[in-house]
Amino acid sequence: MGASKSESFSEEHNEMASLFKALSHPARIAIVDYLLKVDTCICGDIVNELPLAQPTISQHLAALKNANIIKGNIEGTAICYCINPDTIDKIENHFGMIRHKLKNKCC
Amino acid sequence: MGASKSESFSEEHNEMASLFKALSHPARIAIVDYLLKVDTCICGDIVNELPLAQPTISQHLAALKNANIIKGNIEGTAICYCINPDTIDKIENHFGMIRHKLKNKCC
DNA sequence: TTATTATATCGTAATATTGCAATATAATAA
DNA sequence: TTATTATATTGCAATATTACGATATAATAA
Repeated sequence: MGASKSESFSEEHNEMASLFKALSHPARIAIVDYLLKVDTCICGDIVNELPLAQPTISQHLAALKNANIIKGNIEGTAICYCINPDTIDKIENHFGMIRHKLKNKCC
Repeated sequence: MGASKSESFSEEHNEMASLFKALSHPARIAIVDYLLKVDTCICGDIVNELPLAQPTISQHLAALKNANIIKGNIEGTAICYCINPDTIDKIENHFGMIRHKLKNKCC
């Protein structure tokens, strides 16, 4: 054993878990934060911004892109990444649901 | 290598990443969902609800409790777990910040 | 064409997570 | 006291993640 028994859980639960997993590393939080800070969409400056090697940043970007948290647009030789607001919405809605269900409950 | 270089990132980034990591497994999402569904705080019924062994559930509960996403109250022999609304607030605020920074941006 | 630049992929080592059987602990019940 | 019940911990195997050097790919520039 050791593998996550994802088949045992609902698609919705797996999907939310995947989104959170994509955000479960400080480097990826920092990348999202950086993309929010810079006005224009940015590509490889992230490598200069964070203390990680280029292949490592590339991996983290792929994880974020795979989860649809960021989008990448090819611009000549470079690739400009930016936040995908639709996925932010999806996560916000999840917490909206939680907030709604939490109403009138305590323990 | 292989260990996450968490020392290289800000406390805030590490804290958010830890919260998301606690939510990055479908079983833990399912536990949160279940705690939201039942009216009263529940303890070991989660073991009957999910297709995982008792020690595994206990581990997942510990992960959620460690991240302050749930609280546990001792009631006799049992322990009643429930959602910690303060941590839900913290995560919601994070996305509120993202939403705010996303205003007037596109790529 | 041959650089150059930007990013992705491969291969691999270090570490972390997941899951469970077995066992321990802790509180009540008999 | 000795069960019983509920939960936690230990130990370990299987798998996943993280990080990076080396290398590959892809687009432009000279």
